[in-house]
Amino acid sequence: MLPHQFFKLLADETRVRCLLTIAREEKVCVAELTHALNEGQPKVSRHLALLRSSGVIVDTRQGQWVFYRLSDTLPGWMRKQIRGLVESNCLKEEYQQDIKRLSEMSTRPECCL
Amino acid sequence: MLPHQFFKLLADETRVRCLLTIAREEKVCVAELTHALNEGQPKVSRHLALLRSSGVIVDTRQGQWVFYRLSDTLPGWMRKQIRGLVESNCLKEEYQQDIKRLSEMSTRPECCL
DNA sequence: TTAATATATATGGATATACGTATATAATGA
DNA sequence: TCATTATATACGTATATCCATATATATTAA
Repeated sequence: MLPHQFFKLLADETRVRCLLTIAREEKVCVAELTHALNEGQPKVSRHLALLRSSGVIVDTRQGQWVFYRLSDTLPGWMRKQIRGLVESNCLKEEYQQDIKRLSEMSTRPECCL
Repeated sequence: MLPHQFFKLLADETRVRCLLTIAREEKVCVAELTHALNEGQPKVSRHLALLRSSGVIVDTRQGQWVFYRLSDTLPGWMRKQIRGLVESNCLKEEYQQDIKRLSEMSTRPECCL
């Protein structure tokens, strides 16, 4: 994948937040993501589908739940860009809400306990 | 600037190539860029205008020429992403043509000698 | 089999983006 | 002043993107 194609994937706020959450949590299900981002399920699924069809994330079904994680065949430079973002201090504030909502998820589905 | 806004700037191949060239050369004029990228002048100018109006690059006029360089007030995480790209080995091949064309620029304008 | 839950996709419409061509502006030099 | 060179912008069009709503699929459990 060429750089601009990778960056096009990151050019949408929902996808950045999905990717940051997935990278941080290693493995999350769609229900967790919709809760963490506080966005509708079809919207989150649509963006996950884009990331998946581009090979950046992979899905595994476990019962009724579908989990996403980063592909383990990502080229080094992509992995580096993602890691850079996750570790970036100046972004900690921007999307801290997502982390918080996820950790405070009250009715967390069975799958995630 | 939020991450997805920055990445939207990088979501176009012409802009990525402009930015990579600018980052590598420190300072380039539009004529050099159009030659290096082998693209039309209005196209290059249009994309430079976008990068400029977003504050990622700055322009300085010297006579008839306008030079572009990275803004020196870029937040650390942006600078890091750009540096990561420039240093990425796996990209060396992709845009090596741009470097080559620039170095072989035969009728290099006065400004660039 | 039916109901419920989790997730995915399809559809239509609004908005954004990129392009090529034409033209405008700015600086230089005759 | 006029011509030339360097760069920027405007315009119309084609395409892409995003969203919300509705619906489809898959799994589980009763």
